[in-house]
Amino acid sequence: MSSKTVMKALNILEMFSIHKPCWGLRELANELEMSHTIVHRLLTTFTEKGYLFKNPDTQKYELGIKFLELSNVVEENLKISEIIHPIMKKVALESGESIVLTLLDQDEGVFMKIVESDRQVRFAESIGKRSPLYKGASHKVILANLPEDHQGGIIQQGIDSKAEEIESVSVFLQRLAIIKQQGWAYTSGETIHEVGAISAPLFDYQNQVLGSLSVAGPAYRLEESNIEMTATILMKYCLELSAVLSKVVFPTRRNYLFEKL
Amino acid sequence: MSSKTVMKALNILEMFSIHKPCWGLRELANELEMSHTIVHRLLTTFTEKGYLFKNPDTQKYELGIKFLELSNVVEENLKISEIIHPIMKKVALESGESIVLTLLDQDEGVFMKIVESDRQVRFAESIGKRSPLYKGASHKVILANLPEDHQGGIIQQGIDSKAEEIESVSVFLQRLAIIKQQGWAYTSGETIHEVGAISAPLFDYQNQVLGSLSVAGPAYRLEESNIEMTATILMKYCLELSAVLSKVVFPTRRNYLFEKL
DNA sequence: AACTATTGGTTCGATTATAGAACCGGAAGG
DNA sequence: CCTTCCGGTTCTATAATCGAACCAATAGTT
Repeated sequence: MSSKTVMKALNILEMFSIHKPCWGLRELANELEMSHTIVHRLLTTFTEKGYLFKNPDTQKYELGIKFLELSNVVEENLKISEIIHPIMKKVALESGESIVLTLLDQDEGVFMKIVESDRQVRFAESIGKRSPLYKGASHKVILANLPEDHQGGIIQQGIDSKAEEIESVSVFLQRLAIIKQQGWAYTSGETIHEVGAISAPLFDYQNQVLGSLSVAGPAYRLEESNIEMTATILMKYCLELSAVLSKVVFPTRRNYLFEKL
Repeated sequence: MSSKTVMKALNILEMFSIHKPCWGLRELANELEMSHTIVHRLLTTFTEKGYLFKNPDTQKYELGIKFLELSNVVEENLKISEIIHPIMKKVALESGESIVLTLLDQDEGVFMKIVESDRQVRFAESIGKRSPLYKGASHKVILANLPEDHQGGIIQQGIDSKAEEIESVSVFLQRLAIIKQQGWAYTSGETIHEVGAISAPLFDYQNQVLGSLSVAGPAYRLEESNIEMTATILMKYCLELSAVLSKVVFPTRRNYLFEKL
């Protein structure tokens, strides 16, 4: 059993996004179809604690500095700045493209960290973006390395929501098998228009997939260049990274949703 | 009036720090002197929503990926990655030392972002650290540029907690006046042992201090080098940064605590 | 200037979610 | 085998929450 009050409170927090970072009291209450009284109480609570910040000029609320504080603890837990980030930089230099760290969370993939290349394309907007595992190289390479009994449920979700990536279950499973066997995936434009990606999986100390690293760039540039060579470099670093991560005991951040079924 | 339930919930979150990132249920309940039943309910709520993650091996809880997602929204709001970070990198290159971004929040200073130099000293641990404004160059330079009626309250807090930095109010105020006038502050070892810092203030679109930028490094290296020259460079960039920030409307994240008194 | 429609914020009694003692089943230790 | 810890659950008196009705202030309209 979970706390209804806190649940409502957290729902409020989730309304603050890159695309809508500032909310007025009434505006937010209407959107959530909640009484403005309770939204007000929750907003003040968060503000008192530093999780929200009330802009004194506009009277509107936005996310507070507390999230920067706590995110730093998470980064430290995940050894992101210490271990993962340096390797991402290396790959970025060698490939000249942006490198994306995707992590498996619940039954979705989340874009967690991006090292930008000097070149045009910027992905910063995409950080935090969640999407199902059947879409895009970074996600598919995770799905491909998941235990087979987990794959079924996720693919079923894709069929239920009529994902165009899955024409037939058997063909899709075959593709996943190939991805798992060769150790990397390539797609173009599946998650972001005109952006291609080459991805390789990361494993934890129990050899469970915990995420992936991707070389991402404009589709035309990745097509012209040697995809297989880039994939080989990427895989080398992913293996190296997995080896280090397995030593610091870095558990896969997965909820065993499908085990319960 | 704020929500007691959510307040308790947020108190739980704050127990997760860099120094103690993993908590067991009972352990946490004892520490907070709360019934383990309610702690359990709150932990499950947070876990369901992705704010906490239960390590399936140890059964212990740690902060979840949600904080990385939301912190990215905050960074975008504050234009950190877009505007502030690039300038920090520039200063880091020119000075060869680490650059620290401190923000004013409530009536404290928070180390928000650190660009590490290639050299030995690492400050990553300090990110998110809060401390009162009378301690350390990065914080003092903020205090010095605060309205005088705000300064009084903060200095009083310092005296109440017997801060060794304040021997006498009048001398301390004089020092602050000098810092404000010359535009930068220098201290050594006040916040972190054997670490010195040169700091200059940042202002928002209404010319209120919103934080500071600091060049930080081992005390001996900052002493031997030319402090004034480093300060001049730093001030130049801080002015540049303030000018840009004032255009994007970046409000000072301050609660007007002392106005209410 | 008066009227209306917003806004953020507050009050207070009926309702409902919460708090916490007592409980379970498992694991670790003696 | 017993004890003690652990994470997790159940149940009801009780305390916190909910929300209609309420301010006061601001902005736009007539």
